[in-house]
Amino acid sequence: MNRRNTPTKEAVLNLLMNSRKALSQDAIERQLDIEINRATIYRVLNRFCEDGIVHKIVAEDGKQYFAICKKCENPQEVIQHHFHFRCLSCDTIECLQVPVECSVPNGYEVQNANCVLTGTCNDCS
Amino acid sequence: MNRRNTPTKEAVLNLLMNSRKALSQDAIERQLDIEINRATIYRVLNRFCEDGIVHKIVAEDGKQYFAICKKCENPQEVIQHHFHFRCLSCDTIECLQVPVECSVPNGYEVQNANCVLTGTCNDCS
DNA sequence: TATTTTATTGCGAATATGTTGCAATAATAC
DNA sequence: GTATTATTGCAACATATTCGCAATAAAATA
Repeated sequence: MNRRNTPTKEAVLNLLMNSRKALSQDAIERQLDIEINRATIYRVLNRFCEDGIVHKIVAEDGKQYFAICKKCENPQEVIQHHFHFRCLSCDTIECLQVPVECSVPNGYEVQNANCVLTGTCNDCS
Repeated sequence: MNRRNTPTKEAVLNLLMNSRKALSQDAIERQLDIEINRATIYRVLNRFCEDGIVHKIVAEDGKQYFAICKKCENPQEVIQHHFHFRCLSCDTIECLQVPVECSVPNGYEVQNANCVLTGTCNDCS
């Protein structure tokens, strides 16, 4: 299944790359200049996830948020699981440069992590 | 708004107390002997959350799961934010006795944490 | 005990998020 | 330029959660 370049993919990717935040489907739809169908946005985002370009966070509100994968100060570094911060005041989600280090009990095997802290961010405090 | 004791509340609370896992609304509905309306279960659970008897976890599947608050070896100890583990094999969520310790950047204030690790639990590995 | 107050419940409908099938479109390979 | 098939838009679907409202039933009161 070869990928094709389309205006849609490009627009979504640009938006994510220029955003300091993780974005939900509806935020993306709102912020885009061009009009893109809801289902298409989800499909584009899920494809980005499959390709490892983007990662998905599920917040306390049960919604999916998407963020570009390499945004740390050290872009070469392989992205590992990190904490996310959701500001209740400005209602945004961002990646923290804090890796999730958690010792699980014996016999447990961690494949993925979805960690979101909620509160007030620096801009809003 | 005073609380009243009802068979419904009691049944849900007993179920949660006897369960080693965090339960979703539909799991609760399935496991209950008596029949309770969906909306009612949600309302009971949300009231428990308000009262601090139960805490809510939102998993990667976007669903809400509920667990009794004091289940650690040290029941007197005030419950702090802890990790949860979701086993993809047996599809259950449980509280880990691992506190979430995360140093957030200056100016950030953490009010809540929703941390779920996914993978294979001890029973299934 | 009988009556009143109002928290709780059940029902149906509404809302929201995310996915899927299908036909039409368009990017890429030839 | 033509063929192949990934991508898109649309509508419909699935599921989770909430809400309004009338009926019920705990708890308080007389």
